[in-house]
Order: sequence, then structure tokens, then C-alpha cells
Amino acid sequence: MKKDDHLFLIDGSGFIFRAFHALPPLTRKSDGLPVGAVSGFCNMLWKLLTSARDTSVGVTPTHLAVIFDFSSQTFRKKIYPDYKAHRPPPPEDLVPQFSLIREATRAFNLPCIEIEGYEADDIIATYAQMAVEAGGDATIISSDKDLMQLVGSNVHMYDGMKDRQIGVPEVIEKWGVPPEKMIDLQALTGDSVDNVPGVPGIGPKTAATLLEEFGDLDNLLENAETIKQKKRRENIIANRELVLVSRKLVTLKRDCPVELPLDALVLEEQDGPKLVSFLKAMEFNSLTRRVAEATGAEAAEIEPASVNAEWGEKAHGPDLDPGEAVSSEGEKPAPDSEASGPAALAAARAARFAAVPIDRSSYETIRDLETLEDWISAARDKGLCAFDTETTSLDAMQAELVGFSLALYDEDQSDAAKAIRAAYVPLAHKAGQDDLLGGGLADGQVDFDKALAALKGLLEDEGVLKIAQNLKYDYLVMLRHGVTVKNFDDTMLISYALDSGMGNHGMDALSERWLGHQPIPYKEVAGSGRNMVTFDYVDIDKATAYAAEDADVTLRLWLVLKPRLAAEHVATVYERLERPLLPVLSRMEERGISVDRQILSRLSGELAQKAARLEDEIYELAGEKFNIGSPKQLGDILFGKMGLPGGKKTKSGQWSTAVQVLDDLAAQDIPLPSKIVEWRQTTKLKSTYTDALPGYIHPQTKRVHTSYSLAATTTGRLASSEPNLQNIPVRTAEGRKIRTAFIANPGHKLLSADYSQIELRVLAHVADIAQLKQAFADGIDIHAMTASEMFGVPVEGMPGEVRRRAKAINFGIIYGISAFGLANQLGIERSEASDYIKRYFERFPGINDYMEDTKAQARDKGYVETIFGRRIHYPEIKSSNHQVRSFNERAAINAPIQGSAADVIRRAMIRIEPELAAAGLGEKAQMLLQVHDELIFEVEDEAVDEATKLIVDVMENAAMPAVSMAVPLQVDARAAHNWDEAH
DNA sequence: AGCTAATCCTA
DNA sequence: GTAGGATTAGCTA
Repeated sequence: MKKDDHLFLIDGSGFIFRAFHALPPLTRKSDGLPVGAVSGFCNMLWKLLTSARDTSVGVTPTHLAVIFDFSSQTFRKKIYPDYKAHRPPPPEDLVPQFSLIREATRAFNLPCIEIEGYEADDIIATYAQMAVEAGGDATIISSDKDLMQLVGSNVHMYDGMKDRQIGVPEVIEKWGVPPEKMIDLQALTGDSVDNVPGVPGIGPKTAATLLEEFGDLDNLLENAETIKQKKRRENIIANRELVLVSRKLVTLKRDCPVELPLDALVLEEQDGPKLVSFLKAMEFNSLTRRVAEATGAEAAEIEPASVNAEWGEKAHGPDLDPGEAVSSEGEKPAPDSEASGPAALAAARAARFAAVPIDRSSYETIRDLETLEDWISAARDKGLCAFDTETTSLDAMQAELVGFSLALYDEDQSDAAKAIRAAYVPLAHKAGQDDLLGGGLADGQVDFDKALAALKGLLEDEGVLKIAQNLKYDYLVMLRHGVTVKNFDDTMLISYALDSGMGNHGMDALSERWLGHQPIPYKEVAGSGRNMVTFDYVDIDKATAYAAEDADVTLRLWLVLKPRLAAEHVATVYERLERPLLPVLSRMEERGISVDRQILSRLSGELAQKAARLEDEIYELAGEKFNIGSPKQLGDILFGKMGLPGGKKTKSGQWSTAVQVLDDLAAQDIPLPSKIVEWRQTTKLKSTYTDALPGYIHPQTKRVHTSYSLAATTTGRLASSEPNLQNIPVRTAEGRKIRTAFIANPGHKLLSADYSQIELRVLAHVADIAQLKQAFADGIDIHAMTASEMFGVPVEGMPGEVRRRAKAINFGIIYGISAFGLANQLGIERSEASDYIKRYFERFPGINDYMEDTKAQARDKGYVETIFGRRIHYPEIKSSNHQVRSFNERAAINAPIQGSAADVIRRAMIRIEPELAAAGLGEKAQMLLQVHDELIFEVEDEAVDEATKLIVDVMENAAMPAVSMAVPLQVDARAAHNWDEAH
């Protein structure tokens, strides 16, 4: 470096923060990655490189470097441990931009300098000093006052955002002291942001006055007694030592051990294609164009660079209660040799395990207790293992244990192909399918009871993390064998917390998605259809390949997915809303509910008679016999043969025979359609409920055990199946009779507790609607209030029809209202429905804001969130297909409402059992069913009052303390012998 | 036997 | 207009 050379030193770290706060937020269009600061940075760099002379800097750089902070661990921490101690974590949207800005720097072909243990400011000071000593000039691109001490005749600063040069006069103007006294001034005033102590009562003005009077800090401290103002004198004397520490803290180090000499900072030619590639990846279109033009690069032919954004590693859900805050209990930290940071770790592992094919031939079959015990002690040694059961049935309540598999991970094994070993332990395989004698066990299996005892030791060991896929199944199977799994992770639930809305979370789909591997289909092992055999008849070698693979894949999935929980800030959702619910649901399923066979059988008979009578009448009216249950045949009869009006076609071109169509016809006094509607209702009740339910009564327990799915819905709701007990009829008197068959045991009652209007309450809370909040606080009729607001009708003496319309609109809002849907629901013209919606938005403008904000979030981030931080993704929200897009928008509007309500009841369910147990009611009141906003318990008669009180209390306070809702939650509860009367 | 469409039950 | 599951018919393999 020589005279007239000019070094530009860009304070990269400072720039990031300033640009982030000063510039409007900007996200990358394609994926919502926040890039505002990166954009500002690139624009500024480009300007400095191409036209610095035209700015108030007025010179063109010959040398340039971008300087960053390495970490917060600097020598200043050693001098003063509290230095920068109370810094809040950077804003979430800023975190990924740190690494992007470094990438940007490299794309610009500029040296990117950081030194461990030093702040950017020290490195800048060092290089500025070096430049001056070499006879050149330096300009620091920053406006940070901490750097002003460096300003001198050959060192300037430049505020890129205000296009303002900062020299000696500017420093004096701003601070009242020349640059060389800035250190003393900062020492006196301190800095609350960096937690640098100062003298109380002394700010920049006083400090400047004092320094003017005494010359410098040393002289001031020596002659402090002579200060006239009493308070000021005392404060300075009292804080003498601290001020000296502060001076050390604010003094920049001008002799950092820099690696690159000045000559290495010489500005090079821009690499056009490289820079364009990066800018394209960032989707900075106008800058891309300008750069391409200036460098002669062909933008159209350049591929966007692959840019990895690193998100921060702190998991922080919105859940605030410190008492609840749990992290990984007893779980060994995941080995971290591949990369640092959970996002990078997840990516590295995905790459690592997707690249290594699964080797089924490496799986072991464990045939003796000693080997099993070796594996179990290895699992204890590692602190984690994957686990999977093989059984005779998909129904966990009927399943017999046939064997189980384990997979272990060796974190120190650098060869990924050898890092995982998996084995299958056959326990109850039969000797052979064709063995007419039957019942004989195959040779070479571990004794069932001994193996189970060994397994129990492992599964109940809090010190070993058990990893499974869809653990609720295995948990229930093991529960029935007297084993309670402790300390577990479920890859299905992890995937659900991470990627709800991005496809299903079954093992095959996850394996395909993350490992690029297709596991052996079950039917290849056990056959399908009539040839299907239960797993105990599967050949042990085949079973080993299948079962060990399941454990192997599960373990790999865990390695890939688990780090993402923290990286993507949904660890709290998983740990608080998913994982703890699993044992709760297993117990509910195990308990089941009593169903009275006689009642169902009698109902079935009545329905059969009624259906038969209706069939006769229908054939009579139609003039021929046909299959009434066939929409195709029915449509042909109604609209073809009989030529009835109002025929609509379904998607596939068939005549629609949906109930609305039939009702329209019935309204025209055509008798056949109403008979058909009645017949359908009757046969529906019979086939789906009275006929099917008895088939679900468990042979041993004599109760019906539904199965809840934790990861079937996108919103966080549960789903019930086999049988679905969440759609038992309630709306019609006839349908309700089915509920009378759900009964409590003798000496017990069924207790039903349900949230009143929970979704509208959630809406009032999230959209912050004053009238709704007030109405709920006052406990008034919410639909009547809405009607009154909209139509100006007083609540007293309001016609039923007016309230009905308001109610439909309220529900419509929750469902992401459309004029089309509302018109359908109310049977009015679309234009009239539009007017209603318009009027609603006028009366409740906050609702419209909520809807627009929610859609915008779905577009920007790709997901929406519940009040507890659950995310629901809408990858198709930007579809160019209007139908698809609109559907996604409505779903996105509904999801936070439905999902928050689902989260509330999940929280209640997780808390209720421990609370009951603490009250001594653990045996007397048992939770059996969940129906979205309702919980059903079986309670001993004399415990009903106490249990009701406790349950209502837990449910009403379930959002607390994580979220303090702006409206009260209300729970209504009733106990009776059967579900109909209790509801 | 396995799949989709249509229908209807729930919150 | 949101979120599900079960049943039936009727098609394809």
C-alpha cells in the first residue's frame, strides 16, 4: 500500500443490524427467506464498488475488506464478564441473514474477515492503523460511535445509509469532543446496550464539558475533588475504578493478529457470473440486471447459486411458563461432528443417510437371551435406541406380540454405512403355516417371558431414549404387557410438528422423503387379501429384514428430523402438545367405553323395518325396483326416467343426488325425494352405527376401543377411527338414540364436559375484536349480538331467522367465508350473501384484517400458526389455479382458529390425569373419549361432583400460562347414565 | 382385491 | 366456506 491508496473497511456486523432495522422487511419470493438486510448490503457494496466517487465519500477504493464479529467471546469478556451480557437474541428474521451476508461478500469477491476473540471494531482499528502507517488513507463504512475514536486526518468514516462523510469536524459537532477524546467520553457515559458501566448522571453533554475543562480522563479523575457540583463529584469519585474498566472496554485494539496483509485486500475485478449467480439465488432482480449489464454476464444463462441459510439454534416457542419448560429429558445430545447448528446438522444428516443405501443383509436375528442382553446393554451405553414391535394385528388392543426390533447408533463411527446396526428379536413365530398340528413355536427364538423382562428393563429405563415411529401403537401393545415406555421420541410426531400440511407422516412416506429409500412393503412379507397371514406365520428371516429395517429407518429419520425441531423453533410444540399426549391417548384407548349391545340391536331392528317400509314406498313412486343406494341409478330414475327439474351434475358428470338437491325437489311437493332422504338417513344410521358398532366390542374387555390418530389432521385436531367415535349422531332425535347405547358401568356416570363456542372465542382473541370480546366477557348470546350489530335489530325479541343468519355468518367466518358458500348455506342469492359479508366486515373491521394478515403470512412464510406456535403449512397457497389458491386461503384462515382450539383441549387432556390423581380421583374418574371440543369421562357416582369441578377448572384454564386469552373459556359439564343425556 | 366418487355423520 | 372417517357402489386389475 502506498500514498493515495485508499482502503475501505466495511463494518459488516454493524451494517446487518442497521440495515435490518432501517430498511423495510423483504423476503425472498420463492420461500419467504428474510433477505432485507442482505439486499441493502448488496446494493451498498455495488454502489461503493462502482460509483464511490459520486457519493460523498468522493474517492474510489483501491483496497477493500468486509469485517465481521466472530463471536461474543472476546477479550472484553475477560476484563468485564458482564460486557454485552444482556443482549437479547437477534430478531428471528435476522438470524439467517448473518450467513447470507458472508456469502454475499464472497460472491462479490471481497475478503471476509473475522478473528476469533475480537470484535469487528478491533479488526477495523487494526487495518485502519496499518493503512495510515503505510501512508495510505482509510474509510470506515459505518456510523457506529464506537469507531469514531479512529477518525483522524487519514481515517474517515462514511455512513452509507445517509450518504454522509464523518470526519473530525463531524465528530466534534456530534459529541462535543475530538475523536481522540471519544474513548474518555464513552468511558464516562457508559453504554447501556453493550452493558458498559459509566458514571450515573453523566451523559455525552456533561462528559464533553468535563473533558473540555480537565483535558482528559486521567486528569479529571486525579482532580475530581475540585468538581463543584456535589452529586457529580461524588459519583465520579465513587465510580473511579469502574470508569477505568470502561475505558479499557471501549478502547479499540489496534494490533489484532490479522492474517491478511494490506496487499491482500487489493480490490480485484468482479467475477460477473459468480455474483450474478448469487444475486439470482437471492432473487434481487433489479440488482442482478444491473450487475449483469456492468460485467457483461449473461444473466439468463446463469444458474442461481445454491445458498444455505442457517437458522439460529435456540428453540423458543411462545410458551412462556418456565415451570413447564422441558427440553430433552435424559437424552444424549446428538453427536455433532458433521456440522454445527441444528439446521446444518439436519441437512448434513439428511445428505449422509440418504447417500448410504440401507443394507438389509447386515441385520441380525437375535435368537438367545445373552445376545439380547448384549444389545440392550449397548443401547444403555449409547443412551438411545430405535424400537419397533411386530404383532398379529393392526389393532393395538387385539395385537399379540410376535417380536421386536432394535437399532443402535454409533456416533463415533465415521463410516455412515456402519454407524447403524439393527436386529430383530423373534419371540412367538409359529413353526409353519402348513403345520396342521399348528400352535408349535418355531425354533431359535428367545423365551418370551425372559425376553419381555429384558425389554421391559430397557423400555422403562429413563436413561435410554427410545425412538419409534407411531409409538402410540407400540406403547399400547407394551402397556397391555405391563410395560410403560419411558423417555421416548416419536418420529411421526416430530415430522407432524415440523411439517404439518406437507404430506403424511407415515414411515414409508418419511423414508421416501428424507432417505430416498422405499422400505419393504408389508404385503411383500405377509401377503395381502385372502393370502395374508399374521406376522407370527412370517418366516423369521423375512421378518428380520422387514422388522429390523423399520427400526433402522426410524433411527435414521430421527437423526435427520430431530435437530430440525430446535432449528425451526417448533421444539416446544412437539414437547408440550404432541409427545405428552401420546401416553394419555394410549390409556384412553385401553379403557374403551361400554356400549349396550341390546339397545343397538333393538334400534337396528326398528331402522330395518322403517327402511323396508320406505323402500316399498319408493319403488311404488318410482314405478320400478332399483338400488336406492346407488346415486347413479337414483339419478337416472329421478332426472332421466321421471324427468324431474333442477338436476345438477357432479364433477364426474353424474346426476347429483345430494341432500340439497333432493330437498329442493321435496320443497316443490314432489314426494319421492323426501322418501329417499329419509331412507338414506335410516340406512346410514343402521349401517354405520347400529350394525357396525357391536362388531367393535372387544371380546375380552366387552368395551369399544377407538383408535386416535395424533398426526392425521393438518390443524392439530385428533382423528378417531375403528370405530370413529367423533361422528356419533346428535342432531336428530333418531340419531341421538344411538348415543343412549354408550353407557357407564354400574355405580358410575358418564361425564361430558365441552367447551362452549371455543372457536369463536379463539377468533375474538386472535383477531382482537372488541365487540366479540365484550360479548363473551358479559356472557351474552354471541349470535344474537352479531345479528344486532349487523342488522340493527335489538337482541330482545329478535326473530329466529335473523339470529340464524348471523350464526351462519359467524361459522362462515371461521371457515374462511366465501359468498358462494354462505349463499349455499343460507339458501340465498350470492349477491345477498356478498352484502352480508361486506356489512360484517364493516361492523367488525378487525376480522377482515385478521383474514388478510393470515393469508399474507401463509404466502410470505408458507405457513400459519396457532396461538401456541403450532405451524400448518400451505405449500399451494400461491397456486395459479384460482380454486386451489382460494381453497388454501380459506384453510389457512381456518387453521389458526381450529388449531388453537385443538391445542387448548390437548393441553387440558395432558393436565387432567395428573390433576385427578393429585386429588385422589385417579381411579374414580377416567377420561375415555375426546370429540374435538368435548371430553367424556367415566366417573364413580360419589365422585361426580368433585371430578366435574376439577375437570371444568382444568379445561377452562388450559391455555394458561402459555397464553393468556383475551376472552374467558367456558366449559359446560353434565353427568348421566348415558352419553345422550350427559351431552 | 384395491381404488375413487358420492354421500352423510361429527365438531 | 374448515377439519375429519365410514359406507356403498362401481370401476379397474
